[in-house]
Amino acid sequence: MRIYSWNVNGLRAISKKNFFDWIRSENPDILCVQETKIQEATLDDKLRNINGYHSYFSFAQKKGYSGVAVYTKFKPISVKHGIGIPEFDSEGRILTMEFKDFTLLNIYFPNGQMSQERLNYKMNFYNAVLNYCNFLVSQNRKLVICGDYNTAHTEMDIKNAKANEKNSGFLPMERQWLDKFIKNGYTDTYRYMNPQKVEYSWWSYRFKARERNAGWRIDYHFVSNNLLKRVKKAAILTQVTGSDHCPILLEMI
DNA sequence: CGTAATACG
Repeated sequence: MRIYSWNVNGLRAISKKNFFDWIRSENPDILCVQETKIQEATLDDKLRNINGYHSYFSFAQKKGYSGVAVYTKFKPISVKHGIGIPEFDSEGRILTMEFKDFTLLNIYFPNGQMSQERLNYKMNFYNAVLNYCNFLVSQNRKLVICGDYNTAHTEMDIKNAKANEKNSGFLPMERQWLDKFIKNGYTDTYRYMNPQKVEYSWWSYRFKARERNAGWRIDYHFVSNNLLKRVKKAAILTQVTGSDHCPILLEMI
């Protein structure tokens, strides 16, 4: 079972680049994408119906903004949009789907760089997701929580730690939320499987950041610890281009 | 710098 997560930075844009070829060669069992930047009205058949996959989309109300989707070979038992909180659900950031032996959450966490207001929104979103995950685990669900968390956890997870400690994405309070998430019984599968490895999943399009490898690891597959024994491999596909993020992989037995 | 709409990341 191979679950991929990829912030594609515009589904229409990447579909004109390497998206379909990449799916054919990588053959994901489940593919979670973030920042689809698409609405129901602009979603064409080619993106909705990919051979061999069921597809599910959550849209933001704002045009060309946010949005997540899941392509899955296995038909989910149930699909839920959002978490029942209107201020978070209006931005198309969360899809939850229940499979036979685990529950998948595909989440595009807010970016907090625009303003103090958006940083507050991001922190409130983080806390709402933690409560939601804890509720699901209390119902004996086993969770894979993947997506773009928009925060690098430790100094290992960012090229220029010192220069970014006052920037949203590497603020102490954002990093401390990831600590809190872990303390609540969730595991960053990449760090669990690769304790010493330094790789990133996102590079700014500006300042030739990717060629300089001035990156951040902000995309994660977390699992609730009741699922940890099934984790076989976690990786970052740093060679894949087409977006400012690269795909990440979780392999489970 | 890039996507997609003229804002946001």
